[in-house]
Order: sequence, then C-alpha cells, then structure tokens
Amino acid sequence: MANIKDIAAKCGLSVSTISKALNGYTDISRETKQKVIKAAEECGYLPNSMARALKTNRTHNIGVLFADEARSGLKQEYFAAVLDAFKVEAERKSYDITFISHNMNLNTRPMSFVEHCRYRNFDGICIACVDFQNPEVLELVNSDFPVVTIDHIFNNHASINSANVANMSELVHYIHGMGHRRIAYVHGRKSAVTEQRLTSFCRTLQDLGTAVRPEYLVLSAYHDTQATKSAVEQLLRLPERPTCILMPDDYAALGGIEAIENAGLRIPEDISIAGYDGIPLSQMLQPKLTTIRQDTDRMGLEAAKRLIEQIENPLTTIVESLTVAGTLLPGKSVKRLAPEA
Amino acid sequence: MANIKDIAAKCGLSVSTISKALNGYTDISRETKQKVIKAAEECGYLPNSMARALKTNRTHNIGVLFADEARSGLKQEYFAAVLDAFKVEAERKSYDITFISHNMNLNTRPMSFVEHCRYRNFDGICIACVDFQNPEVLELVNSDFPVVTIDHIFNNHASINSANVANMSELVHYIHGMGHRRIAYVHGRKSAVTEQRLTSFCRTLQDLGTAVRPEYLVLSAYHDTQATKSAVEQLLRLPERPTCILMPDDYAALGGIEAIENAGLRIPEDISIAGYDGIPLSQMLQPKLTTIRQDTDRMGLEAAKRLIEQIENPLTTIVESLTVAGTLLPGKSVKRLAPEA
DNA sequence: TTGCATTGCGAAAACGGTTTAGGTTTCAAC
DNA sequence: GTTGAAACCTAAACCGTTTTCGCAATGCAA
Repeated sequence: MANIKDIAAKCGLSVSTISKALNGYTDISRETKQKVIKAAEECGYLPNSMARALKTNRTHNIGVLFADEARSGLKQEYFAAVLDAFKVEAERKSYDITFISHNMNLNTRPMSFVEHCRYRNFDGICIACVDFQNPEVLELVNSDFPVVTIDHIFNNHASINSANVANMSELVHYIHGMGHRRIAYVHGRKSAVTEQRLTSFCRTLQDLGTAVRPEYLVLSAYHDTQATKSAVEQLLRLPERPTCILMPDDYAALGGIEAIENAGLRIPEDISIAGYDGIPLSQMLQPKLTTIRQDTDRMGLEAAKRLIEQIENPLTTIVESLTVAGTLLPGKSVKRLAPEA
Repeated sequence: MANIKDIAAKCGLSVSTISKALNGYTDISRETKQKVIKAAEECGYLPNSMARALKTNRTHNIGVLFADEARSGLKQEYFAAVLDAFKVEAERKSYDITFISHNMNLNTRPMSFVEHCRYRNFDGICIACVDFQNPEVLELVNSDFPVVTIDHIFNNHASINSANVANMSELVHYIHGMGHRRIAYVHGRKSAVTEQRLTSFCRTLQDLGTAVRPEYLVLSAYHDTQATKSAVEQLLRLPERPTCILMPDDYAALGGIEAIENAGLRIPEDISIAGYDGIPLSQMLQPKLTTIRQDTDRMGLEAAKRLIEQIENPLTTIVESLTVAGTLLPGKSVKRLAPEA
C-alpha cells in the first residue's frame, strides 16, 4: 500500500510534484512525468479515494434509491433492468454506485435519506421505484444534491419518464382496433405513473367514442399477482364482463391469467388480456402477451448520463425531463373480435 | 454543513472533546457530553465519513460483485433476491453496499477488481454470480480483504452455498418415485454449482439402480431460454425420448416449455419437467412447476452476517462454509407414471 | 503537608492526498 | 547586463476526523 509520499521518496521529488504528474498538470516535464508514472506502477500505487474526496469534495460515487416499501425493488425486473443500464453508464464514466438507505445509525437515531447522502458525500442521486409522497424522499429531492428521478417529474429536476400517456393510448387504440369495446383496466396503486396511464386510458377510450365504465377500473398493485388475481376475479363476476383486461404489468398479469384459467376461460379465445413492461417473461408466455415494452436500457443510460452531466457541469446544465417511448408488442393475447352488432 | 470544529467553537470546547463526546469515550463528563450532543443536533451536524475513514481505515462499506459476463446479474431473480437479503442485513448493521466494477479509470488503464476495492477501501467483499475461474476474481478472493462467496467454495474463505447435492438428490428421488426412469437433465454451464448438481443427479440415479444415459445430459446455460429451448428440442428428437426433463432453472424452463409446446406435447400429460430455484414465477405457471426453492433470504442474510463478523472480529472469527438447504416444491409438472412393464 | 489516584479536558500529530502561491533556473531578447 | 517570460518544481496549508499523551485540578488517605 504505497502512498504518494513513498513515490516521492523513491523518485527524489516532492509530494506535490507526484500529485501533479499523476493528475495531468501541465507544469511537469515529460521525463519527470514518465519517471513518476513508472515508479507508481512499480509500487502498485493506488490513490486513496478517501483522502482525495476529503480534499476535493468529490467522491465519484452516486447514491441510488431503488427500494419500495414492499422491499421488492430489485426483484422487479423492470427496475432491475433500469438499474443495470444505469450502472453500466455510470461505470463507463468512472462513477460508483452505492445504495441509499436510512438504516445507518448516527449516534442514537438512524439517519434519514438525505443525512445518509450527506454522510457519504454522494456526488449525485438517482431515485426510482419509491413512494414519491414519502416526506424523506421529498426532502432528498429538495436538497441541493444533483438528482435525477425515474418515473416521476418534479419541478426543476431532471427526470426520465416512460411515455405512459402515448404508449397507453397506443395500446388502447390497438385493442380498440381489434374490435374490443368492453375494455377493463386493472391498474396499480396511486402514483404519477398510474395517473398518467389511467388518464390516458380514459381519454383515449372517450376519443374513440367508447364510454368508460367505472366498474371496469379496478385497483390492484404493481408486481402483485395476488391482488391482480382478486381484481380479475371481481371483473369476471360482472354481469357484463369485459372482453379485454389490461393488467398493471406483465408480472402481475400472471395473477390475472391464473384467475382466468381458474374460471375455465381461455386466452384469447374467451377473453383477451394485455400487460405492460415487456419483460422477457411476457414473450415466453403462451399465448405471447400483448404488451408495451419499456426501453429500460435507454432509461437507465439517459438517467446516468444526465445526472453525471449535472454533476460535472452544475452551472451550464439544463435540467429537463426526458420521455422515453416504449413500443407496442402485439402478442397473441388479444383476439380480433367481429364488429359488434 | 457544520463540522466538528464549528461544534467546538459553539460549545467553547476543543475539537478532541467533541469527538470524544460523540463517540462514547468515558473521560468526558455527563454534562459536557449532553451539551455537545445538543449542539450537534442543533447544527444538524453529521460526521464526514471520508475524514473518518481516512483516519480509522474503516469505511463501513461493503463491495459486492454481482455481475456476470452476460451482464444479467441483477436481472436474475435468484441473485436479485440474494442481494436484496444481503442488503437488508448489511444495512441493519450499518454497512453500505457499493458495486464492484473494473471500469473505473486509473491514470490510463482501468482498475482491476482488487484495485477498485483497495481504491474504495471496502471493509469486506461479497462475491456472487460470476465466473469463478476469472483471474481477476481469483485475485480478489486471494487478496487480504475479508471475503464471502456465494455458491462457490474456496479454501479458507467463508462461503454460502445452496445444498445442491442434497436438493438435487431429493428432486431425483421424487421424480423417480413418480415412476420416471428416462430422466434427462438440461444443465447449466460449467461451474461449481453445475458440477454439484450434475454429480448428484448421476449418483442418485445410479443409487436408484437407473442407468444414466449420456444422451440425456445436455448443455445449456442458466437463465437462457433460447439455449434451453434448443437443448430440449434436441432431447425431443431422440428415438427414445425422456419422460421427464430437468431444466437448468425455472426461468430457463420457459424456453423448454416453449419447445415442448411447439412439438405439440402437453405438460405433464405427455412429458414431465422440473425446474430449479423456486422463483415466484415457477408457482404461477400452468401447471405449477415442480422445482427446488432456494432459500435466498437465508443465503443473503447469512452471507452478510458472516462477512461482517469477519470484518469486526478478524482474529476470532472462524471462517467456514455454510450450506443452506432448499425445499422441494412438488408442483404439477411431473406426472405419476404407471410402473414400467 | 505530601503523595497518589482519578477525573476531565486539550494540544497536536497523524491519515493521504490536492492546490495555491511562490521560487529558482534557463534562455532569449533588447 | 538587465529584463521578462517560460518551464519546472516545492513548501505549506488544508480537508475533517481520531487518538495518544500530557496536564491540571480534585479528592482522599496517610
């Protein structure tokens, strides 16, 4: 564990010269620089990130908040995929990623999210997959850390959003075009994403001249097969049941499928369904699920890119929200209906 | 961003006294201590982890290596679940988690895994889901960082392993007990886990007096539906095709299922299958997949526990490898066969 | 009074870097 | 022979902590 002082001694130079030689300062001669680099190599020298961060106030470390109350953040393929893409881009730019939590203990009480971030001196923060109503999260967003949020827009903060409105509209158009008029939506819990999708769902149907039936809107939760199963069961019991059901997401759709099969119905012959997310699973199901594929790679990439841009050019960076379009994957789970009489 | 010096000024005490008061030293009077804590609260004081780490050489940060070449580490539910459990326990003990990569740039060339760890001063390392043959990984394991590995045993290093031998044996016994004699195994790529399962598969069959047919052992890859689909297609073309096929894992099984359905066969009426891992998906499939549920919560928990134990008591800790038993989930994907003539 | 613990606090040296503000040569130009 | 600039290097302050060691004051016994 040689340090900069050892290198200085070995080269017969001062500590500051070593630092400069290693950090691309221009007032070091070519030969000196070579000598220093060679010596550093030989010693297996590595700078101490703590000392460096202490002095420069930059850690090259990004805090990510990727958990929800259900603690299933990482288990959701959608978020895992976004995080993965985020990580790739961050690493490419030489940033590390550390999870934000509020469980570390400070003296007696645990730290809040912001406190944790301040303690660790993160250069920037990425927030996804959480309850954006949570006061601690709001506090974090409103701190003066550079922040990028995923799937939620705050004023004056960078964010990456999936095109919920456009994509939901596309999906509804597709289903409507297949002849369906009795379309139900089993939606997720209240959140920005849910509101966008729900609003778009209703508006699009209205634009198409199809009334939205309140009993066709049922609350479930994302990634929750049980809740979705119950919701679908409820829909199937209706006197006039829907011909097509939109599920909260692909994974939750599994619960819906179970309910439908338990009722002795076949997909899509007896009833059609659609998912959301386009995770690989959706294309492995029989029949292939009609769904919206979210561009998780792009979302993660852009989130990292924009956050780092903010970190490195705090003054000149324009923070804005980016909407990333998904694509309709027309599977086999929506049947073409003969036009109604 | 008050620092310790500000608190000292505010209290009319020296910096060292503040530090001591805040860190539970006993040579500080009760009143002084109270006064300091109160002042710290008022200023919203947070220690600077960098300065602290620089001095103490402890970062309270654990590096995790959770990626494989396919870059799909986080997308695999099994590993995501283990990591999640690991994270919960680490946080409970006030440790943070940072991903290890080798993409950070040092001068010119990128850092290796160990270099990255040294640079960041991790207190300990958790390794999972990687190619354990990789020289960089070996270098990391053999460094003098406290290390815990998951699903791979190294001499003199703590490790957490799923009970591949016992569980595979249990699975084979079950299938054999259902009357199957022509059992095929589409297994994952070469790794410690694969070897254990493969060996156990063969041994168990032999113990049961059933010959292992070489053509029934086919290479695929974990989490790879395409490769598994091909492998299963290959098995279905055999003159005497197996009555039951074990898949590399539950997710890969989706590829196998596709191949079987494409061949016009039904599960389990025409052919039986079994998975491995017991991810939620496996229990949502129709028919429910017969599989081995791995205890990911326990594995993540124990990994964190043992790693932290090593970190905090380097001298007295006995490093050992723990085997965590999974449980057989008898789904509906293995049909009971009439005893052969 | 002296001697000896004990208690409570502070001074100062680290930890390993970065960076500012010079300092010394060298050399060309006038 | 100055002068000035350019090139190359160094001293030293600083980042915010922890921790050792020492010192003064107090209490108590002899």
